[in-house]
Amino acid sequence: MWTRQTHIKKGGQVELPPVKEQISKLISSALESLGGVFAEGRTQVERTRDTKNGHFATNVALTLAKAAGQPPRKLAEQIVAALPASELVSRVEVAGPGFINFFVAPGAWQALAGEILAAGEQYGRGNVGGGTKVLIEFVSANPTGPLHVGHGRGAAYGSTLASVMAASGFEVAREYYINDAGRQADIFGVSVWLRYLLLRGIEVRVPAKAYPGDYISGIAESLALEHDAAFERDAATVTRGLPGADDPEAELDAYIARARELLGDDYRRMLDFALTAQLGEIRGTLDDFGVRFDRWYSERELVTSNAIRHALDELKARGHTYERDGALWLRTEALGDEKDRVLIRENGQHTYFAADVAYHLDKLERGHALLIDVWGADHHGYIARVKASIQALTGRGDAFEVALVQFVTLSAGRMGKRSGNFVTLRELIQDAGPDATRFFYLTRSNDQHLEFDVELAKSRSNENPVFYIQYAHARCASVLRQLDEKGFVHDAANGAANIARLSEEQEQALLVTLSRFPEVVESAALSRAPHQLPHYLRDVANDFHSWYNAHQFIIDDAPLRDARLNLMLATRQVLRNGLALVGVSAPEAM
RNA sequence: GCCCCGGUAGCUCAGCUGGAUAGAGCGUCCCCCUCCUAAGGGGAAGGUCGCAGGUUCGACUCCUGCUCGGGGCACCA
Repeated sequence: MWTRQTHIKKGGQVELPPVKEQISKLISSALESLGGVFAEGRTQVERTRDTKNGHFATNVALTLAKAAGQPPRKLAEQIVAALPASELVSRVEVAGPGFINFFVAPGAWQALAGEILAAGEQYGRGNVGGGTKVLIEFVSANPTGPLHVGHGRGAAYGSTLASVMAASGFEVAREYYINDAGRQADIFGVSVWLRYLLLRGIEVRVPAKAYPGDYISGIAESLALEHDAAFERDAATVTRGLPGADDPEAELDAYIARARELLGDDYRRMLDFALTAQLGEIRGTLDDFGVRFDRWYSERELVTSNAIRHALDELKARGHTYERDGALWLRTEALGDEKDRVLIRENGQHTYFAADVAYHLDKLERGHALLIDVWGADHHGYIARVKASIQALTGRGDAFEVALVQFVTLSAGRMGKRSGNFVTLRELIQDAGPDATRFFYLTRSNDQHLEFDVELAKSRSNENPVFYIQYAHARCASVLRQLDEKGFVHDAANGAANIARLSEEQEQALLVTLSRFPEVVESAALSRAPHQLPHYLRDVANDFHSWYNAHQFIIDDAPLRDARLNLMLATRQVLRNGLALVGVSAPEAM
């Protein structure tokens, strides 16, 4: 019977230190016992690429060679000789230029099946985060239009990073910052208002720079439906004395001023109606995409709660601001930015940046130790000034981190906002389904440009990689159904007792792959690289399918049958846990 | 001009923060359903890792220069 060092956790459940960690300990103790230069060696254990080089390898001998003045292979021999005896390892060899390869005994892998089943949904979770409070802000698209495919990528990335970090022991909060107080919101409101007037038969001219797109008309329609003539003003009053189209920006601003003037208190009601409608659409899309937020933080809250004033006071008190040309500036250049930035404009209005500074200060004051913002790559120039502002306010610029997500192109061509004609995230989800969409987004590294193959995502065929993984899960369910139909009952205890029967090479390979799961989750969290998960899950599915094709589960040999079913259930558990992290469903049948 | 990301198989991309013959999917070619879903499995072909230097026992990985593609350099957000 296979045994190894265990310790009991508070909850009473048995926790087995991962194989990798145990190997690391063996090496450390060998280095310690040898002493001298060996004691300086940094124990580094890696998974091998190819199992013919064992399961794990260390390069300590190579790194020590210089200091020791001896050939690495010779050092490796000495380390191997000093390794404490362990039934964990079946064989150790010195290979290549001086690697030490470890072959793990089959029993150690077999025991994993039971560990995974015992851990259930907990398998893969870890605690590198140590309870660190992290605030992940993502999407934060302006509520002035529908989400497009670029936002979808940020949504998939941010939500999965949040899941993976939460699974790694971070205390994660997810937020969406609603930019509802600036000029863009006014432009949006006026765009809706003018459409509304047109719908009511009032002949006004829509400025060239107003938001185009059918969705504006849609919101205008519901505005008309719910408020009838409440926001009507006659055409002559609306357009009297407004500048022409030769300066589109000035024209737009004039319309905004006119709308405020004519509508009075109703302006805010009209604007709120439009913003609420659009935000509702955004929430609905994200909900369908499986993306949830702990808080939707409105820019307006920063004004009403005096958070902006608070942040500005802090900055002034610390001597980081000055006035010039009638505006209030922040000295960001001294803190690594290209130039100083305006907080309060000449016209007395705060900039988007000022609000953002206040928001980030608020995040820290709420106790978050790490702030991760997920931004589109086009915002990269904005990083330095936000970091500088946080540094100026709190001296904790390092607490701020930005994950840039590169651009998305569709197989049909690039999508941009405000072009009046773009593919929305909603359309994409409807066409390809949330599972395929999420999977496509997540499989690429965030700092890689993504070419989204819509046709492939839509195809319900074996060409679509997301089905490959889901199919592996469905197969497990199918086997259990067949088992039942044939009158067999799975005896997990019997399977555990006969777990040593899992001696086929496909079973070995699958077990080794399953053992990597906690490492992958941790790595994805620490390197902010959730794309590692879909790639890993593909490996799991691949190993499972190979095994499935080579051997039968439903057989008369009960001990072997039960043992195999244990491994199959362990595989299903890893697939489930992994798919849950990436937000893709694990179907029972396909 | 300056800053950020990328250039790896025909196509789309991985490559675990410097390791041992560079991987996967799709596509191409061969083989496997009297057997738990063939949305599967096995095998083959396919590479000067953009180019040129450098760092060292070792470089796809780090540094420098160049080149090509994308993005950014507002009192807009």
